[in-house]
Amino acid sequence: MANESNNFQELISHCKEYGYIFQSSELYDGLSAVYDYGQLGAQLKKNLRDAWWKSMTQLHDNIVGIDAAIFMHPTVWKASGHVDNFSDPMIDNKDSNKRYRVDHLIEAYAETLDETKGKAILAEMDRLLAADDLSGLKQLIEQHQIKCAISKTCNWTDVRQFNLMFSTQIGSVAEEADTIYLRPETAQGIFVNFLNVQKTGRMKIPFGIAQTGKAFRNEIVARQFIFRMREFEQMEMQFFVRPGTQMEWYNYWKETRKKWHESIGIPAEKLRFHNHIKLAHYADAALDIEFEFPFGWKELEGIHSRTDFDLTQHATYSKKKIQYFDNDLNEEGKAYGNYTPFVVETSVGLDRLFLTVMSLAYAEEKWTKEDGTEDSRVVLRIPTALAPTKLAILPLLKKDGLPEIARELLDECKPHFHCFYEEKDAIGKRYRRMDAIGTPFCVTIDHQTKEDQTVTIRYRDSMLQERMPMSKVKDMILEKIDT
RNA sequence: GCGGAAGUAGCUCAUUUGGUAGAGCGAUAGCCUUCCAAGCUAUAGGUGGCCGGUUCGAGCCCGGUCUUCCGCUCCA
Repeated sequence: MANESNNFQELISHCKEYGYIFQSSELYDGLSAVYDYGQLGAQLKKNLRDAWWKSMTQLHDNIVGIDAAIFMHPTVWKASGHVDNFSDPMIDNKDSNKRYRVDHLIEAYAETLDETKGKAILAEMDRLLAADDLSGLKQLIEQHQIKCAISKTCNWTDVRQFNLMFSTQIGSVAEEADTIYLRPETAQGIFVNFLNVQKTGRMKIPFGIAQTGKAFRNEIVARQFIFRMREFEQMEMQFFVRPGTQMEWYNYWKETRKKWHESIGIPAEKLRFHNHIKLAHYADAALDIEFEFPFGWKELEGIHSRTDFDLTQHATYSKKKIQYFDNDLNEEGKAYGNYTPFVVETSVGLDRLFLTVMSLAYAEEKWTKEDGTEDSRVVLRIPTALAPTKLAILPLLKKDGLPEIARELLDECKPHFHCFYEEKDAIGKRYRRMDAIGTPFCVTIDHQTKEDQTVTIRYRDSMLQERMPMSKVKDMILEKIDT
């Protein structure tokens, strides 16, 4: 375990050293739990996003993609339950270090009292909560000597308000401005556009709406590199189904999504399902697809059966009808008619997927060369289809016309995939640099190229090399990317 | 948030009663090189995370703060 932690440390260092991930605002000592993607990280992230987008929208003819705004009407978050469930006064017991939601703590205490006294204290709590009187809540707890269940002491911190949604103002005059939130999940942008997409796209149930984009959560503790960040990117698909069929689709997407992760190169044994026992307020079934990260099994993607909770809530709050008329015939030969669709959600963290790919790819290798000396390298075995740079073009020498030939190959290939050109330093050094950033193919141009138009291609994973006609390089790589 | 550890050049580190910072690798420019990093020359990079205190003098001692990692906690 200690060893694995060390590897994780090295992966983090490697990400920074080779331009994959930088800490946000590092120049100013950084901003906690916020990260920037560098020149290679941005490309890898885009490749992952593109792969997901293609698998969802292009390969499913009943799924379409949208791109909703990050800002949404404040009532959206009341309807979704985020305003109520995402901002709670909390209190910590200093002896047990256990944190409680203040209302849960007081309610539990009230239950131990007789009815009159219990109601009185709950009424007082409600009054204080409504008034946002945090110090009053603490007084109430101390006054009644409410104790921590673990430490049995009354040694409490101050009551603090934890709001997991970031807020800001819309409108340029601060006093008149409305508070709006940065979305804590992308899903609501899909729900509020359900009718727009269904009608304009003439979508028939079952169908899905996919979206990628940033979401924001003011996490109390956000750690483990890019695993839990305050600003992160989700790739979500909400699948709308006929009520009663949700478990069938839940199981379908559970399997489909796990297979997709395997298809991009994640070994099956590194993935597992984890069923939720305690369900969120909106769900009737939920599970995580977990990946074995260097720091343990953790959620990579969530599959949730969200029932009709969200659409019903938005119908209530907006006072608009959000229903679907289903012309398909049921067993009795009648149309299913009007109903509020049920929703099965697949939601994967793009940053977590990025970390998954990087942690699988990172390897430190040592071997003994033919002459008996030790050699080593650090290599990112990123699957070819995902690698930020596909091909490095390396003239063996920077003279004798070799760079000119190399440039010809570069010009031929660069419209099709990302290439890197380098003529400095010994060839072995250049190979090592390409290994470190995960470039799957290197091509060198030497004097023989001038005679027979062949080049040496060197493979990242095997370190083997072979000669091939320069004219076939582009198509060979295109073929490898496609598979 | 609590507890622990850490922060010196891009990276890895050194500077051992406090006396105004060095090395290797890397980078850049050039030379040399016909296939797996470490041949030669030159150059550039640090207000020692930041702020303050003690001191004649602080990278080193003290306080605060920021950031990161680990363990708890949290993660609808």
